[in-house]
Amino acid sequence: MKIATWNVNSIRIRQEQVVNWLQDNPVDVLCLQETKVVDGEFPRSPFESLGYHLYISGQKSYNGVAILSLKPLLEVSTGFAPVVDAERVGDFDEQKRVMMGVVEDIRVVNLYVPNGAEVGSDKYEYKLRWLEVLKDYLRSLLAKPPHNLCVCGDFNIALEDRDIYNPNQKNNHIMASPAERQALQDVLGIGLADAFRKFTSEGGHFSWWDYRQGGFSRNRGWRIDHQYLSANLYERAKSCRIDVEPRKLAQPSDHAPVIVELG
DNA sequence: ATGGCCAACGAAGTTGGA
Repeated sequence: MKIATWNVNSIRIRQEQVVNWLQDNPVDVLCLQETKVVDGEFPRSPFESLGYHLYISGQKSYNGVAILSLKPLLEVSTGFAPVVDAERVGDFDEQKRVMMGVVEDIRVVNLYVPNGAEVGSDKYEYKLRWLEVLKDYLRSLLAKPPHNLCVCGDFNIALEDRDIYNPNQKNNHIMASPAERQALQDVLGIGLADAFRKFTSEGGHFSWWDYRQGGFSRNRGWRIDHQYLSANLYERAKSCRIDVEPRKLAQPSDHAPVIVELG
């Protein structure tokens, strides 16, 4: 089974590129982030024509997640609220950043972690609090059958220096600050491991490049899109790679898709 | 070459992204 994750930065702008990519890479499940469209205006038919079932949780202008799956998903839900206590969820579900579904014996979680703007800003504090709720959410899911979690998404965090093109002086940079890294490490501490790092240990592999200043052509990137697996799934992982090809196209997303293959 | 991104919204410039 192949499961992919891709922040497409507007599904309406990227629709054709995603369709073309799926034709070349017919993954079983594709998790999308930053769809940036209300559910009624999501371009469903091009993907349904490829045989995908669509599960979407969008909003106007910002955020928005969707899961495309060749097989129907079970137990589909959106937001933290179906899993986490209401007082803990607060207003976090107003932004559409979370959904999940079960396919075969795997629970796929699709996340768009808040960006955080600048270290110390209100949005930064929001990001850190959001990650605390995420930890509760995933811990509860791990306790539920089928117990196999594949957590995909744009995490907006580069966990280690080897995940950044130039890690110098990034200590106070958004996506690399110690508090963000610790918050994500705490999430992973419930029993999740990075699929990509099972196969690749060196630096220089990135999933996001800034549109500005020729970030991609100079490979000034960050690895912030991740697939985290529970222990049994981690053992079953056969490969995990970043496909940089779509980033080379005209009018690309600033993110590249990441694909994990599970046995 | 002296400034250099992209998308949504809405109809010009602001906001958000990362």
